[in-house]
Amino acid sequence: MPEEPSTLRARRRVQTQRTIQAHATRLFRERGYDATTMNDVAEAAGVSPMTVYRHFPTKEDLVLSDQYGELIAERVAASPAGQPLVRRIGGALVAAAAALAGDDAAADRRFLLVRLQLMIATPALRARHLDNQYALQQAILGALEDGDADPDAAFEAQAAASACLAALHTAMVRWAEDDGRTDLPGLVGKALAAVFGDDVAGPAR
Amino acid sequence: MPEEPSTLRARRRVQTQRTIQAHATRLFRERGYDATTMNDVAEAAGVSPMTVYRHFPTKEDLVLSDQYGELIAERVAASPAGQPLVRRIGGALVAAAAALAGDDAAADRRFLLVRLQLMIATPALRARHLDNQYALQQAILGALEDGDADPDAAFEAQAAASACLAALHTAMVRWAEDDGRTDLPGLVGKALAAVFGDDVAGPAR
DNA sequence: CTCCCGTCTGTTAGTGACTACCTGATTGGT
DNA sequence: ACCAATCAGGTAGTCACTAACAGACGGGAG
Repeated sequence: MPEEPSTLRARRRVQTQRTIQAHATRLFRERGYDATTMNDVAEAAGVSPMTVYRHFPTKEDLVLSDQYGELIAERVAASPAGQPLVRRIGGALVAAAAALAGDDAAADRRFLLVRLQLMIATPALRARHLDNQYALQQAILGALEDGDADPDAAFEAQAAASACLAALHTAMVRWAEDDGRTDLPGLVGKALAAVFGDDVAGPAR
Repeated sequence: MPEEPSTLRARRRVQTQRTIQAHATRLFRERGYDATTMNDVAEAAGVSPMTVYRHFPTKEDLVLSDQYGELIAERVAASPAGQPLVRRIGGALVAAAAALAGDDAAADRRFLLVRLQLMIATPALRARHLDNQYALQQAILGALEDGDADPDAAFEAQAAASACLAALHTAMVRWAEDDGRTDLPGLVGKALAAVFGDDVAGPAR
């Protein structure tokens, strides 16, 4: 829940961003991503093409968003250091998914669903989305704060984190294919269980 | 080891492809990927820009290649159907890596190394490489030939395959960061073991 | 209230990846 | 030797994206 800054300028800024993104996703769904030009988006949003580029540096950024990466990294950092890595990371992923499950997050959930479906269907978006997941993986590893210089442990942490995010991705794809009807935290837990065994998500705390 | 077709035309075609790709990777390493234009590549290879586009539809294709995907899918399909999925897929990945370990594959190995390092360092290439891995994941799932319509089993297979490929990716990144000094099949096995436990790569057969 | 600074927006002119379409040249089989 | 298919090159265009400049507006200082 990002609190809206009270200054008029910042509010208008957020407003135009939302307007542009809303028109963009609508046009992408109606005509297809590749068939929609940045000029189309600008015209539909009632701004100049340059304004679109100022708020979204690339066309792909109109669909992608990393708003949950920070949240996940924080939860990983806050998890108890004694637990196995896959549980620390997996728990954070399930918790982040659960944050989307409430009724008050319905709008965010629907918007994420539309964007996910675009990402899956459009090769360029899919590729950049996967790269974002990779960046999230690095952020998670940074949040673990493993200052130890053991390269073997670092390698295993990389492998564990990448597998956790692969499970998350599998769950999100399935969720999008189901049009969001299935419970997302449950899907994430099931994917993690399918990879690591049923004991990972485990009983809470 | 693709046998070269004996017709003169096909041989020259392969030759120009190799020339273009070699000059491209060299320029990309020397000046950077983004700082090298397609015209630069064409000029260095002694052909017209149009010819470059005929052989490599996008700039990224000058670096990427899916030559091992088919091999991996075949090995998965040939693996015994009774074994657990992660062993079937993981075994195929280790075997594919082992095919690169021989002395006769040294040139292929070095070339793959250079391209991998470019992929890791260049965001656009990294994204498309990850998308290729995702395509490979779908190919592997197709090779499993699980005709059963159980959606739960399909979901678990997706999760398992994605985690296997995440481990492969982790191993390849590490291998590239080590400048290819480490044994690639060993790294793949270690990454799989870190994700699934030490019993997966397990004793041969 | 006014002035000034920083931010937001728009315009223009570019670069570079990529496509569509057409024109010759070369090769492989008849 | 001929014909058809394939391959190289040229031209002109679209589109994503950038750089540089100029005007408009909100927000704080006096």
